[in-house]
Amino acid sequence: MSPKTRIPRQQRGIETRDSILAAARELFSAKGFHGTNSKEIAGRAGVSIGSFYSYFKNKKVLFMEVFKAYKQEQIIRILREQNRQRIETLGRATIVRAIIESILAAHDLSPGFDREAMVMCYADPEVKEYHGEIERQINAQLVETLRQVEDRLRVTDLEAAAAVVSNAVVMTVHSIKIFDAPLPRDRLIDALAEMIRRFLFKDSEAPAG
Amino acid sequence: MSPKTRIPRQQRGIETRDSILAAARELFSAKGFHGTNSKEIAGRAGVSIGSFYSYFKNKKVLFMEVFKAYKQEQIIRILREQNRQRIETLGRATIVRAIIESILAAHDLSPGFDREAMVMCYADPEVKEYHGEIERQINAQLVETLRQVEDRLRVTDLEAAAAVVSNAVVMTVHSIKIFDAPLPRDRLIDALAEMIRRFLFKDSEAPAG
Amino acid sequence: MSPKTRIPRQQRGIETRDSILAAARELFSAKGFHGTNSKEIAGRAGVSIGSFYSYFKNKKVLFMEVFKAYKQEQIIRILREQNRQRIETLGRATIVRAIIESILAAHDLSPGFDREAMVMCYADPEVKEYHGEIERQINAQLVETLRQVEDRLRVTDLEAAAAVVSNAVVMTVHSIKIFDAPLPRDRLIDALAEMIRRFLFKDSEAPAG
Amino acid sequence: MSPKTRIPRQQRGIETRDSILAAARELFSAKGFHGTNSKEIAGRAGVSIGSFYSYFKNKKVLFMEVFKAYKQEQIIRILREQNRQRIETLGRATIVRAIIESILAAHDLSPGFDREAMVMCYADPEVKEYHGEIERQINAQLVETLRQVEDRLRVTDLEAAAAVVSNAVVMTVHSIKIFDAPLPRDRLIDALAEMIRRFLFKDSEAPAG
DNA sequence: AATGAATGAGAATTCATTCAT
DNA sequence: AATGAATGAATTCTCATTCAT
Repeated sequence: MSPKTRIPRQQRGIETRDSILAAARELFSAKGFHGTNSKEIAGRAGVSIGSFYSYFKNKKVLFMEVFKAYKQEQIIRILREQNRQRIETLGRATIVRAIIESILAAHDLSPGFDREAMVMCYADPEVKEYHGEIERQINAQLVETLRQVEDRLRVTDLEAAAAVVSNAVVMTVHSIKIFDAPLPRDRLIDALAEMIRRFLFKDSEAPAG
Repeated sequence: MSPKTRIPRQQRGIETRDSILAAARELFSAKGFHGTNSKEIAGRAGVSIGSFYSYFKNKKVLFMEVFKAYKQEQIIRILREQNRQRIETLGRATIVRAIIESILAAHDLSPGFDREAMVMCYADPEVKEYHGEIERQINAQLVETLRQVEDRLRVTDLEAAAAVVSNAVVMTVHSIKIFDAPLPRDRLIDALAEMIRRFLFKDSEAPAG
Repeated sequence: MSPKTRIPRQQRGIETRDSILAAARELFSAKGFHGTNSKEIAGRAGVSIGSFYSYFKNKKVLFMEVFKAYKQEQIIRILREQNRQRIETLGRATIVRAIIESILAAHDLSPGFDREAMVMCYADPEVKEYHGEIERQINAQLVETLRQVEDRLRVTDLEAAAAVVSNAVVMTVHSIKIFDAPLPRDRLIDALAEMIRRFLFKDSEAPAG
Repeated sequence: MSPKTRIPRQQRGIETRDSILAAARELFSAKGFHGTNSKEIAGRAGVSIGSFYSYFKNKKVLFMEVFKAYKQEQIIRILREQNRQRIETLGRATIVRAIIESILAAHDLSPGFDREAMVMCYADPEVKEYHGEIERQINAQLVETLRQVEDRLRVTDLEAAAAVVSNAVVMTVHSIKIFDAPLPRDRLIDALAEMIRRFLFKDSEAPAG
């Protein structure tokens, strides 16, 4: 049972496939999924449409691949940022900053694609589904992070806390990066950080840095 | 120079126009902007495409109208909810609940269209622009609300606070209504409320209801 | 529930639809179903492809319409020929000739389309199905015709007789009209007529004309 | 000037070529000429498309080869069946049965391909041409057979008789095997046999088996 | 004013065939 | 000789929009 789409066995094939993925990501970022057609993607990848369709069943499947790769890169960034330092040695504010920064960093990966990723999350059930899985992983990681400093926390429902914190961060990041928030970025991030800190941590802690 | 699209002055014309708007809203909600075509809208509105195009320059313009009307309904709901009671007479928790409820109510208006509204916010600059204006109004209103209890607040940058609070609420509402959050709604709302309360208010207040 | 394809309400629409049907029949006759594309059909009908697809869901559906109309014309011709005279007043040979001629006439309607009709009968289940229904009607009519002279017949299983007679005629007609039989038409028709006469009728009859 | 397509001289090459022919026959049978693509054929034959095209100039040429081989097998079967016994020793009914059986047997070879063979006979001039040649051979053989019992025959134009008899048989076989005739096979075959017997043979003969 | 017929650019996709490795 | 990557013309079909009646 041979697959309908080609699985490259030769170096050349792998390169072609990758160039399509790269071209697609650029174009989806710039012009959106609906604003980009397959001919254009093939053209920018320096490839014929024939090749396009021998590597990807259709534009949607290609999008899913780009999307998944993007989400994987995002999650890697987030995990890397959150695991950079021994969390339990850090002060509250630093921990909160680290959480925010990790998400900020993930959204700096490719702001254009990030925007289109959201479009598709809201528009397409399959994309939404995958997005949900990633969210769950990110939240699980955040729960893990919080558990390491559990004795300093005031919140008890760590899962719910992780979820609302991450919602707050993500939406604020989008408001800054995508929606041109009318307030300066720093005021928003400061407010965000303060909100999260007060929510999560007990007050007793010495005003750490 | 007469305008290209008709401005109905008679009762009949206004009804036709409204039926198109209603049909469009239903279809955009169910199938999205790209998934709905003008013939379908006209058909559901019980109108010929000829008429359709004499009332609306094109599909995008129609969407904008539907979108604007929707956002106006949303903002009315939010303001109404937040002004229902004399805010300064309420306890902290009640105020926070009122804020959350007002936004929840706004998103209950039409969950389907709400979803598509987000799609278009992320996808289309013009929609994004209008969305931004509404956000600003909502945040201004929230600032106003907060100012009424300013002496009980711990936050000082009310504008930034309003922005992050509203981000947190909106994203959490979406995670519940649109993204099928894996946690039960109540745990999320409780966590959200607690986060907002601790962020905004001084601790000293008696544990009010 | 509006149908997907347009049902013409205006005179113009009916003319357009008919011109597409006519163009399709010509082109299918000349170049076959697979050898003709929708653009070509639209072009010959003097119509845009847009119109083409608003009247016919796709090429296959159009073919079916042309095919059905053609088969109806055929069956009308066959019935008309067989009912032209009071059958019981005719001699054996005349009856047989009338049967053969009726089928010959039906295949003279449009030899090109007749050929393509056979292609599709063998190739496509839906076409085969409809073909089968028509065959059944033709055979039923032949049975009816035979029953009018039943006392002069030697065959008893009229249905089977009608079927094999009509098979013999049809294939011989095809061998003449489509397959360029190496023998002159008259020798084939004479042999065919003799075969049918001897099969169906008792010998006792005076050598009628 | 070497031929464009390879003529295999080694065992390996011959096997490859045969496997392509076999795969093509199966696929053409199941999905038709137009419904089968070259990649699929190559795939089923366990061969690269590169190889495919080094053995066969194109898909049509491959079809012709499969078709010719099929027709050869058919003709062999027919001849073998008709020559199985010394014809002049048989009774009329047996002879007729033998003729019918020989053609039935030929169409049992591969009903699926038989169908597609007819499609292409009607659709393609080159196929039609070859089909005609085979028909002529079959009819010549039938004439030969009949000549062996010429004194018992009533027909004089043996060539025309052979042609119409074979037409009757073939179409009836198709109506049974391909077109799902509404009558049971046996009634059709009985009627067919009777028709042919009465046509060909003098009545005087003793009711032989 | 209303209707719905007509348009045609443009999008997705397929597949026979070639050719570099 | 064999492979399978690459090609791109060709085809089907959609849909926003215009315009004659």
